[in-house]
Amino acid sequence: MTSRAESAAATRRALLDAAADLLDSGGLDAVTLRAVGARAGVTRGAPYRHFPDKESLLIAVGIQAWDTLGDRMHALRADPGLSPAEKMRNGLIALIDVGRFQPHLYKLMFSNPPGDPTALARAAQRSQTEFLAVVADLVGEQHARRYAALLISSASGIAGLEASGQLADPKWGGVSAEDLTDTLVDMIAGKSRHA
Amino acid sequence: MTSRAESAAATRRALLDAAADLLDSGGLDAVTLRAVGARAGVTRGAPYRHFPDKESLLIAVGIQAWDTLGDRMHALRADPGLSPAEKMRNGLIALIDVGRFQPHLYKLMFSNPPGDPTALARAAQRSQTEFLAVVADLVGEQHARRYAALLISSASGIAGLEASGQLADPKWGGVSAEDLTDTLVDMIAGKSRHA
DNA sequence: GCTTTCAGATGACACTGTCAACTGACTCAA
DNA sequence: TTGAGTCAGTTGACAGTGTCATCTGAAAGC
Repeated sequence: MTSRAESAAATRRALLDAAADLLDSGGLDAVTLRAVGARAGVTRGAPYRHFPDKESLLIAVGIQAWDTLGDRMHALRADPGLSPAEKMRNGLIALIDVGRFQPHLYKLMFSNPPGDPTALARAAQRSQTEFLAVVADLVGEQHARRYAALLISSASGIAGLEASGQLADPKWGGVSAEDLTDTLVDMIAGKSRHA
Repeated sequence: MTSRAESAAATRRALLDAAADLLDSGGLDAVTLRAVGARAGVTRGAPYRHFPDKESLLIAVGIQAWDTLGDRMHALRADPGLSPAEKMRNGLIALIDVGRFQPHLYKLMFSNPPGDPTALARAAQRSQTEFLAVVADLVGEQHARRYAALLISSASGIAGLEASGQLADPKWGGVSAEDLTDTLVDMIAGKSRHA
């Protein structure tokens, strides 16, 4: 019934899921090959049949996360019930929510692994291209690149500051990640009206 | 000549410097207590006389970096030859430059260690308060908190995206970290003229 | 001068990522 | 059907790691 290739693919998926679970619940330190193997129902050596080393496994987890976010961005862009500005805002909040609810995964997504530094950047492509299209709908092709890059940078920074606890400092007057996002979106959406 | 307390303080400083050097040159993986000790001229157990564990040593390195940046922000604010907008821009670039030239240290500064999550946030206080004052000079007390938080978030995000190599992607049209910073500063400085 | 204190050295331990060798079930041509 | 070949997974081993208990010796204080 289950061929060898199928069961191997299932193990690979189980390893990825186990690594993602451990990362979410216990941070990067909790992701040991032994723990990943145990949770996936195999032993410590098994991951080496699917990934050259631990780093590659982690990168694969990050790629999976970018793909998931890409799907959400695609669905968001296609949603007929939302205005361009709403799509833009929701896209940014979607990114911030990853940082909010899966902070360790979020860090992994923006990490720069020594082995293949471009693998994660490639995986982020689809997600960012979808968002770029949303921004272009609002501000036009000409300024879209610059504004989209700025928006994604800012959103990732907002998420980072929130994750490190620095945004909660009283000197910011209790401002939330949503407040900052809205401020930014308003500035850019307002700018587009002037053009 | 050198009392026991003095030599202990010198060792502590040597350990911090060694850890910072190793972090810069070889990343977090290169910072082992044995390597830090060797570079500081002591053995692997010595750090435990100055820091409860490895994580505390790393946090101390991060705190030192925030203090250095705080000094630079202070000097920047006091510089009479710069306009408020220039001070704001230079402050953001100073933060981005840390991410650019010391990416591993930069990540450490925004990390959220399991042990004492607030230690780094406290260390970031002075740096951010100085910057907040610069922003207040430009946009007024009322909106300063929100804009300062947004600017710092965005700058840290820009640095993060640049460090992960994602900003270099051709889809952004070759935009640089400085371009994004200037765009942001212009939007907020322009906004202040409307008020 | 004697005791106390404490920075640093050292031995040991559990745990990690990684590799070489091994096992056994699946695959597929003859 | 049978045989060799493939390959996912196991196991033993090893070097390197953070950490602790213990020891040492010199400075500090009475």
